[in-house]
Amino acid sequence: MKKKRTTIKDIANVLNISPAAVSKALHDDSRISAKTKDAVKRVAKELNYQPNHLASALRSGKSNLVGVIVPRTNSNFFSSVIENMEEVLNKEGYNIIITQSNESFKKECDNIDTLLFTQVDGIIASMANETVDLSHYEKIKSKGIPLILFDRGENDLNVDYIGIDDYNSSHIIIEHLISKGCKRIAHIGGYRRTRIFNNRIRGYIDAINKYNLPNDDALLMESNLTLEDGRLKMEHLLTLDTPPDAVYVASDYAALGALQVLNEKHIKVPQDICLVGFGNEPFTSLVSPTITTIDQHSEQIGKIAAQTFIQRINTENWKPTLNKNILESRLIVRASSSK
Amino acid sequence: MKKKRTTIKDIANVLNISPAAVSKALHDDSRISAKTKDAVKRVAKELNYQPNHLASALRSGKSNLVGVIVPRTNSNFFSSVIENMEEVLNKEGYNIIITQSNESFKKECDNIDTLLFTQVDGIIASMANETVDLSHYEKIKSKGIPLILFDRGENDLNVDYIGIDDYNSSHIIIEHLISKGCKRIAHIGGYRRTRIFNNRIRGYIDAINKYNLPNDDALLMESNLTLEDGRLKMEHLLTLDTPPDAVYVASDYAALGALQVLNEKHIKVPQDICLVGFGNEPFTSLVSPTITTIDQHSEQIGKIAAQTFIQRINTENWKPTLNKNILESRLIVRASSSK
DNA sequence: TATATTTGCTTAAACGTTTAAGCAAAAGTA
DNA sequence: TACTTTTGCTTAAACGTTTAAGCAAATATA
Repeated sequence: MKKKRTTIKDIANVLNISPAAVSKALHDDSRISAKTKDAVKRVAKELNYQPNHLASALRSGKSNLVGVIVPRTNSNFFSSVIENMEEVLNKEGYNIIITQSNESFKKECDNIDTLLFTQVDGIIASMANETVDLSHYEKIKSKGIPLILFDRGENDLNVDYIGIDDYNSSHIIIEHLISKGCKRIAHIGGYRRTRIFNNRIRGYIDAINKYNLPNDDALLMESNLTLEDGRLKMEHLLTLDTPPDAVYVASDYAALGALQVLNEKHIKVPQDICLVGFGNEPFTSLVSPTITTIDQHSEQIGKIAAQTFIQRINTENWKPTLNKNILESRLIVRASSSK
Repeated sequence: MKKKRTTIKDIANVLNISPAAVSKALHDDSRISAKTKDAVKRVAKELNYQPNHLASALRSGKSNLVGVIVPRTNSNFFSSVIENMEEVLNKEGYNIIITQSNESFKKECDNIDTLLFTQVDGIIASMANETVDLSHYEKIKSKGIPLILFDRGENDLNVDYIGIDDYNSSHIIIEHLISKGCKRIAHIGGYRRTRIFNNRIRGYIDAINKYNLPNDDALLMESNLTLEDGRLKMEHLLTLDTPPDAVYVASDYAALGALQVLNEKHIKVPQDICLVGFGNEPFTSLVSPTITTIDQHSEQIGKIAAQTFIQRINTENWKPTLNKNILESRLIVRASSSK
């Protein structure tokens, strides 16, 4: 009475051949005749045969699962990266398991344990803000499975990395603001311990110096880049004796917070203060005024990350090594900096 | 030279007992002495034993994986539902595989195939807009694994469902608008073929009639509820001979589109036209004016969906049956309807 | 004391594949 | 013709668990 699923053996019995032959036929092994292959495939279809993924994974040592770790899925950047990764990986026969760290170090460690436990064939990750200790990532490497980082990476891990040129993005932004006549440009940046944010800060400082703009300590602030903290940092900037005439914020969310404060205080954007965000989240084109921002090429990042994984998994005796894939970022000029 | 992972056999060899005893000790079988259990657990830790998930899944027929299908992850509602689902399921030893349908029927079918192929122990899903044919969902049921639907469900499938009371939500909204003095209330709704949107439409119509408001066909429109279509439908409403003095939109995204049009045409919200959205997406409190909307209890929906799955999986010989779990929705009044 | 029950393990098969090794028949080569 | 090679399969082991069945020793019961 119990529903038994069709196995390779059932097909073998019908055709009076061995299960091994069936397996090979289904995999188009060159040592199986075309006639047998056709017969096997016909019967497989007739019996509605569905391969048991677990069995083949166990035997072959491959799960065809790729683990993905992102800070959160509800940002458009990460969800777009994932979507594009998925497309490439599905085509190659891989499925993905998405996990979220919520920017928490502990959750990230748990996620890695979970993914390793699930026997994923590799992990593609973007690190949590909190993460400083890298030992859990080393654990992945020591398992011998590919580890690919994107956006939030870390040189010390010596693995593949895909991201945009954060340092140069700051230059592009500063140059844009200067072209609009801005003379006192503030930066609400992320935490320096996170490499990408440190790069944006370095780029900001170097560009400021390059063009002989005031390099005032009060104009550079570290933030967790949430909307709320964007508000607080903007409010603080407005209390300065000489407030900035432009603010470059390292995340669209914090930029939105800053914009809210400016709107509430009836400070005109861009006339009084120009505002630039980072990330090209959809809402940047929805709010008023629309926010100038940097596009991070989420589609490309997702695709390249997936392709890199495929390459690594298909290379015998691959030894991880630092391999940075840096994309040019693109400035999207909108109302908040168009005066 | 090749890195071999520790197996149950290695532990057995160290302690000179059988692998079976080790397996039972690790599972706290009552027929294993406390002494042996302690020894096994000690050695397991020493050798850094990591259970092979695939092997146990193959043998026991359980993968401890739950498949999740959502239209997209980058809406706050779905990502919050998932987060809460995950919390409950992880505690019970389950991991989740998240897939996105992008509102596409074909992608949804593919996702189901993928999940079944991966041998998930159950599927928790919210249906794509396009989905009308239910045969692929029937496929899940015929596998005998639990299927739980949330938000976007379908009575005809006769399975567990968790969602809010869409019909009543419309009543709450209409009553709120009437209390603000609105007399001509339009509804930009979803497609009637999707149950939840049909319920919102029915609720709208019944409430309108109940309070003797104008039941004008031109005031009720079906939409795919994207931001762009929200814009189009709003523009159309403004061309009417007597435009509405309030618009209830069945999705926050479309409501935002409508708001953009109103702002661009300098029509005052809420003074000239009141606006109400649906879903409590974060941006509704970020835009200007902030948008009145309905909170869908994403946390509860996620938790209950997960708990329902756990219940089903733990009940022997469970036969799926229609079981609706309807939560009260909550109106969040903001500026767009506060005159 | 004799018998029944419980405890604590072992043995061996099973889950559904893949794959190395092997072998007979067919085809190719000298 | 006698050999080598290729073709098309089969056999059997393996992947790392779980679990039903079984058995001896320890303990409980009468």
